[in-house]
Amino acid sequence: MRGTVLGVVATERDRVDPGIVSCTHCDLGSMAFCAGLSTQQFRRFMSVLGQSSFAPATTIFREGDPQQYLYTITAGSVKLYKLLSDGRRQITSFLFPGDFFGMSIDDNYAYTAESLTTVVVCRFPQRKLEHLFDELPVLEKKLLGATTQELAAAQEQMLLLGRKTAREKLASFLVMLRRRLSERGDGQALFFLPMSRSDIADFLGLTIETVSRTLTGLRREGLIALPDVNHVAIMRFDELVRISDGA
Amino acid sequence: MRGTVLGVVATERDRVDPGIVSCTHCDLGSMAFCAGLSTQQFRRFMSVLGQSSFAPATTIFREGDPQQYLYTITAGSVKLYKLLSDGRRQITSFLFPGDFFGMSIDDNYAYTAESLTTVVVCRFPQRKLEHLFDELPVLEKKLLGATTQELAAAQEQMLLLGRKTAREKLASFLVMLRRRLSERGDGQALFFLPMSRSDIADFLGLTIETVSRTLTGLRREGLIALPDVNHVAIMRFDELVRISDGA
DNA sequence: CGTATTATTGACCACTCTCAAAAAACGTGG
DNA sequence: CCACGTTTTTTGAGAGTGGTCAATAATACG
Repeated sequence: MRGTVLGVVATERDRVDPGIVSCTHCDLGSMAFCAGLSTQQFRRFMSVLGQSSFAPATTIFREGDPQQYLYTITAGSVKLYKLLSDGRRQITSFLFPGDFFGMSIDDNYAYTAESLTTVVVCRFPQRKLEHLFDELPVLEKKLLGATTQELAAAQEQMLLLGRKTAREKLASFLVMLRRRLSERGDGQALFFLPMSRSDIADFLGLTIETVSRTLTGLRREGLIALPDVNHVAIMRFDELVRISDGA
Repeated sequence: MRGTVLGVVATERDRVDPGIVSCTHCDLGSMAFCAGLSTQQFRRFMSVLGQSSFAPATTIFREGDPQQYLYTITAGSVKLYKLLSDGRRQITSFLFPGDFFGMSIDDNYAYTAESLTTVVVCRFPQRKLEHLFDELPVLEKKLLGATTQELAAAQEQMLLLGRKTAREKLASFLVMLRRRLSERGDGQALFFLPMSRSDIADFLGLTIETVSRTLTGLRREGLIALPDVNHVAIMRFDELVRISDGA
């Protein structure tokens, strides 16, 4: 099971020649930042773009680092997190192909970005992006749309963190993941979990023990199956949705 | 004390003639959406803008309502919240003059907006705004900046909700309020709390009892003073900051 | 295969919640 | 302006969800 998954990741890595700009590997379609650009606009777009690839568990940038690039994911997944001084951690997002990260208001990143799997990104230097937006306002509109969507997801997550029980949090998490993967073309009941129990705990405001216990509970009730530690199958999706809404 | 505050609110209400476009009451300066526009651009700006005023505790729109307007506050404060089906509530933001609300990705608002005090807003019909952005791209940049800032605040709030203790939450809340009011020109140690204990609880993911007990604790330690239920004075700001960072 | 890391399970505990009552603040009408 | 009823806030006692500490099991990796 795990071999298959690693195989997919390895394939994605192999398809990319790091440092060489090539969009043939990118199957984002209408989700891509560059979608809908004319040939000439696309050429301009490519002139400011850099591509790079990161191995699993690589820190892409740290909270407080000077902001240099805006990133968009073409393959793999990423986590964003913030820390308290004593090491307590809150993961604010798990990101998938098509998602943006690296936006900043002042000149420093407000969170740390770390790869979960092998990740391929397109990278835009902040300064050049300003000019690009003036020439291609449609790109700025896309970024505004993506940021607005991220904000809506953040508000949903605040509701989860502030007001849901452990059981409701896990149900919401699985439903959310399922939906995000569906948007990206994976509609199977069984799916890959790129993050550890510790990551899930730090995303939901729980401990790993509570995550483990609660997943076991959902499995015992027949709502989900856990074929191995990095896969979940949702057996009763509607029931999970009902639980996640607090019903 | 309270008379003074109500006096201010009443004055603001009196300065505005609802339905009549008048910017003389708006002292937002560089914070205003329209700041930096030329006379001609400003005329165009005003042609799509509507103004309105809301009494305290008025629902401006509800979660799920069709999205019609983008709002920016010129006076007063607003809370945004989401509900679970059984009535549990999470307040996602308290908003002050200069803040935006009403953005949406699909065609419905993702949260409810309710006034805390008497509120005066500028209002932009979504359809007209699209055209306005094409003519005045600087406005779209401002909205993107404001949305990015809101997202950063939301991520900070996720850290609070998921990983901070009740004491750290209250300290963070007071520090955050203090800073936001300072940005808006109020630098006094003593300030007005426009929200109830219940609102604070639903913002911090606590119960009103815990909010009350924790505030009493901070008062007993001499970190804050509570002259009346709607005012706080921060006595030891640096110590509150230290607590809020989890130190 | 052996070691290190991660996940699960168990027993116990504490922070915050719930339920309840008292106190304070607010609003209204006389 | 005060008396009254209502709402909000504070304070107290007890309980529960999820956390802590610890041991075992499973998995990853050299």
